[in-house]
Amino acid sequence: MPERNEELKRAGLKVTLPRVKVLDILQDPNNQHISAEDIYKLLLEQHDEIGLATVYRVLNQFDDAGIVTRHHFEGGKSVFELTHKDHHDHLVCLKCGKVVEFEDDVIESRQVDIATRNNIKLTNHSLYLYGECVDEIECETYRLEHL
Amino acid sequence: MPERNEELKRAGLKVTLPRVKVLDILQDPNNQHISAEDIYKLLLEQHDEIGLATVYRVLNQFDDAGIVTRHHFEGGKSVFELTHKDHHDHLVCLKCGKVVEFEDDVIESRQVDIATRNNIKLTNHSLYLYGECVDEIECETYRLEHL
DNA sequence: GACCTAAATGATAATTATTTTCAAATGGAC
DNA sequence: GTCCATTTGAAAATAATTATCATTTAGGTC
Ligand SMILES: [Mn+2]
Ligand SMILES: [Mn+2]
Ligand SMILES: [Zn+2]
Ligand SMILES: [Zn+2]
Repeated sequence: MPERNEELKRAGLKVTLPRVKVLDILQDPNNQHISAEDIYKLLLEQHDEIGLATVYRVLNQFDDAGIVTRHHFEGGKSVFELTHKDHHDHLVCLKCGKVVEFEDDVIESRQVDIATRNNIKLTNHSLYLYGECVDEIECETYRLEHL
Repeated sequence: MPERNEELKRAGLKVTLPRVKVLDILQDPNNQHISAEDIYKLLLEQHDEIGLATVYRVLNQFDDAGIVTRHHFEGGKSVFELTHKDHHDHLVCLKCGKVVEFEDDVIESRQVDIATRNNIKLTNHSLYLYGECVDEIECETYRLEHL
């Protein structure tokens, strides 16, 4: 009955406890752009004893089904986010880890032009901007609050 | 005396056989965007018995010194290229592995704007475009010729 | 050129992120 | 409830990269 169970069924996946729990974690706005390891830790904290291998497996299945999108931020593990939003790219502060989502139609359309001009059909792209918060206090505050 | 030795000295690195050989391989236009493993294989082929760990070490030193730039193309190991060109980004065919370099001033300046607007000072970015060659024959030919 | 020492190397072990294996558990169709 | 294909957990395997450490070497000094 819950919407999330429907989503699993639509993807041809049985409604199992690990899949439901992982999906719940991903749906929490607190957990945008979260790694498999961090999902695993949250599960332990809430006493859902789900194996790390299962977390990875479930995330890969979600990725295949288009339920989540995988990102490779600089120098780390993969992070995942639900695919329910419009396409967007990411701006990351390398000091505090803050992630800002953005969308830029001009950049998007130029990418297509560049590919076309080179006789390649664009299928996807990855764009990550890295920097440092201008407001150092805000940066440090954010860093401390997020592990 | 050779220019490449000067480059090593400028970087504060002793002129050693592994560093010279790796630099030579990187300077070969045939080897743009090459992985540590592939450099290691080329060294073996030309009977320079240099350890893989040393190749990685040397590449990291070159990276620190700004001699090479490291890239993380989708789904693979890191690849390296000499840093002597202007800044550019990459368009990759996922079928044949062809890499096209491009530069787009509009995209570049928009990136800065986006960061600024979000109160972050942009330090670097990574932009990779992925697609498939429109000309399938050319794509297949390229694929076969490159391993 | 021989000598010296800090720096560099190679072999191997260690690490990190992720995937595979496989026996045991379970979701859901009947 | 029964049954079986699917899923799971634990542990081993893999892949890329880094760390360790005994041995070698680059390059300054005499
Ligand atoms: Mn996002
Ligand atoms: Mn390049
Ligand atoms: Zn910050
Ligand atoms: Zn191609």
